[in-house]
Amino acid sequence: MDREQRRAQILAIAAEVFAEKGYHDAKIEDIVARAKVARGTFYLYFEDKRGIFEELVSGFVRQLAETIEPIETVPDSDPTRVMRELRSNLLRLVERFTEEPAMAKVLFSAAVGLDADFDQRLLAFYEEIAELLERSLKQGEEAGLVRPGHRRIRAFCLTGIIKELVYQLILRRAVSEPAELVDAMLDLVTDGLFTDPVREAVRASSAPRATR
Amino acid sequence: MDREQRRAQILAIAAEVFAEKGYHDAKIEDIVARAKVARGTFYLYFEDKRGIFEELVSGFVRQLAETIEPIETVPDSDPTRVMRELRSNLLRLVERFTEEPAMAKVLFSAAVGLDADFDQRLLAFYEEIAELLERSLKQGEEAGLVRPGHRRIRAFCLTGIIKELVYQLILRRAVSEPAELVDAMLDLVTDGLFTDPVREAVRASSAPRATR
Amino acid sequence: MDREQRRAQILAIAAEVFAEKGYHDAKIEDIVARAKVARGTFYLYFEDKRGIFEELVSGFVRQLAETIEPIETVPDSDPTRVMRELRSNLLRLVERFTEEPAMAKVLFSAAVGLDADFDQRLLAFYEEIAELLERSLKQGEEAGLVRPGHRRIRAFCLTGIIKELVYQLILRRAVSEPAELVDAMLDLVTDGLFTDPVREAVRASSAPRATR
Amino acid sequence: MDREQRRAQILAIAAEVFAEKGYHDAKIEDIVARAKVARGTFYLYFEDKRGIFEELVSGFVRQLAETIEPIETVPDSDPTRVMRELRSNLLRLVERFTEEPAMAKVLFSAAVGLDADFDQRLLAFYEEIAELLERSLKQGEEAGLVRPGHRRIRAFCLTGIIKELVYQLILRRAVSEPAELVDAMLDLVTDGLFTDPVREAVRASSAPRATR
DNA sequence: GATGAATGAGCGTTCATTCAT
DNA sequence: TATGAATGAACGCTCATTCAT
Repeated sequence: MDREQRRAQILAIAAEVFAEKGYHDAKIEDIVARAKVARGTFYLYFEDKRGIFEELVSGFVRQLAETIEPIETVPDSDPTRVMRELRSNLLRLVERFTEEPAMAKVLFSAAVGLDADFDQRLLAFYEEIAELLERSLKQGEEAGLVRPGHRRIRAFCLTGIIKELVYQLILRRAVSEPAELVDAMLDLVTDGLFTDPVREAVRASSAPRATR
Repeated sequence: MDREQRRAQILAIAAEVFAEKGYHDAKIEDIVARAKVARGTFYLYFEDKRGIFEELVSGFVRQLAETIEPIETVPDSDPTRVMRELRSNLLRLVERFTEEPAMAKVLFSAAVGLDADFDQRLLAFYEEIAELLERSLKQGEEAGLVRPGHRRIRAFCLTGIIKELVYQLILRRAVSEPAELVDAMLDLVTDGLFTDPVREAVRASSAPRATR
Repeated sequence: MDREQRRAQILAIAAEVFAEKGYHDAKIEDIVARAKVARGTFYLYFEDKRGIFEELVSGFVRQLAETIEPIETVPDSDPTRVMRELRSNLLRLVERFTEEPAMAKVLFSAAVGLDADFDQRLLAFYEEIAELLERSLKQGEEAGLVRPGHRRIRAFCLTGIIKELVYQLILRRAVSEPAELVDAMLDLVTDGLFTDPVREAVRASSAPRATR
Repeated sequence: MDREQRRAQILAIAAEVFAEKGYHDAKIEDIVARAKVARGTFYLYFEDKRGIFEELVSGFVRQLAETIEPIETVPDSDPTRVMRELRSNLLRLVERFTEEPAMAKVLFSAAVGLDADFDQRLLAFYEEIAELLERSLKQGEEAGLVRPGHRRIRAFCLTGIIKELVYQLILRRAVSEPAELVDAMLDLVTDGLFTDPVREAVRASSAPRATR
């Protein structure tokens, strides 16, 4: 087993251990024992415990980012194509998580609240996603696909939906299939929750409040 | 300062410290130093570090639960009233978080990934919320207010939206006012993201895919 | 309840607690809780934990010492009277222990191995007993009642017998009645363990080894 | 120094420290300082403080048990041989203690009154010894070597004699040689303490008391 | 490179004792 | 005199990291 393989093996095992036990309950001892290497060997490949954890998280974050394909939304885009591409982006993203359940658990559990420093980095990561979504919403508005609205808040709403669905998909076994998840979610953000009469009523009652 | 006040003081300071540093980086020393009491005094009021943390989290969770008022949705409910009550529930909830930013941070950060045991409890808490939402969606459907759809997934989507908005509202200073947050979110779940042409197109294209 | 009564009450309770838990596992808290006084009150009556323990032990040791009545063994003493007095001394001693089982437990358990200093004091106490026994054996020899022999070692043997019998009488519930204990013990030290043929044989075989 | 040596070294030093200071006053720091290893090293070899102490005691108890060789006492045994074997058993036992004075001190001092649990174990150990002695006395009686009598009490008397002699032999430097100890003790249990006239008198006076 | 024994800083917790009321 | 809240020194134990072999 050459150097890169050994490194990758330890990395993969560390992901499992962090996923199972969380950052603090995962001991270097647990990792090396499962990898069947000596304690010292670990430090030949990784700077320290924090180092391997950051590498794990940032590597997974990079993978997630690569999963997303930009969607072109020029003014006269075909709405059907845009929706199709959006759907497949979401599907690939959700599937990325289901393919790496350990890393999903690490990202949503072990990496949260680790310390002030790490929290900042996670926040920055979600900020990037939110900004990508914001830009997409802007393009969508400009292309006449998206109803105008508070883009930043919407961006966070969408982030929240995805995070929670994946969180539930991973942490419990069940919920449902990625495709079902994505379709239900798209249904929600496409048509909203309510029936037309409700919508009418809401619109009528909020009209006097003027345009916000 | 009587017994209850002293207890409350230490509890409040512990919330701050846990919020700032996370569970593991928060040392008992930090708490007692900031409370200007001796190490031993801490243990007069709380079982141990884990104990005060659990009390903090479960107390806050209880407060949150009390914030939510049940909404009656009999078949001929007035949609306007329902929406108004929904909005004020959400508003009170979000305000509860903004009034206790430290606890919000603790709940969303420090309490996550603490250990397998605590994760289970958090999951159970979110499960309860999801079940409440599911029941509400069911009543809404039966009252003709809510479009039929996958209620469980929708419940998680809504949970995710609220969590993420509060998370962003707290962890960064910015985003915006609770009311603006709630309104933007309600706008999203009411009318959806897209313009009517897109909706039409989606409906048309997905129709042949048969009934899903 | 006047000062002396209160003091005596705490002392008695402390004896129980020390007996049940041993010196280190007995907490001041245990004592004051059972005595229904405040922590601070304890220190109004006793210097410190060590202080009350020492008082307890030395008080009991004094009681034990007072139990023993000197036996007059002038050259022509009536052996029957001497044996009767010896027996009643032993009986009173053993009964003293059974009347104060808590203090017996303290003396034989809690007070042992407490620290180098306390061990010295216990040793000194047993030394005193041994010296008393030694003097008695000397008088007994001079009065022609006791076979000549290594008096110091014999003194320790006798001490050991008494200690062990009481230890067993107290720490287990059973064994038997004080009188039975004392009689069996007196039987042993009077006639020895073995039958006459054995004694003859031993004497015969050890004779060539010269006078010991 | 290989693993077993290091372990043995720490064990031996711990015995010394426990012997000198007692269980509670012996700090892990004392042990590691004297062994010239780091605090952590201690925990590589032993579970915890209680663990090393129990290992020490149970190891020594096992050694003691192995010291004793069974004595065959068939009906026509040669009394001289039996006494010789008894004497050498006792001598080996006493020498075992003198060879390991630290462990003797631990067994008789530090291990006593440690807590309710440990006390039970010590009691069980002495119970075993008493049972061995009881069985021996029974065989001795059946072989016509031992005068009939209360075997259980006698067993405890003998245990007490041995304990006290060793206790005194170890805790003070003095007393005397193992051989002298054993011989004086055997002399006592063989012929008893008293001269023949006393024995006669006792027998005469207690006769009317009838058979007990 | 690989090993695993050794290190030691660090932390949660206990509890005898004090002292303001 | 009595109280009991407050104190803080002390200690057992953990575990990430180092380093001699």
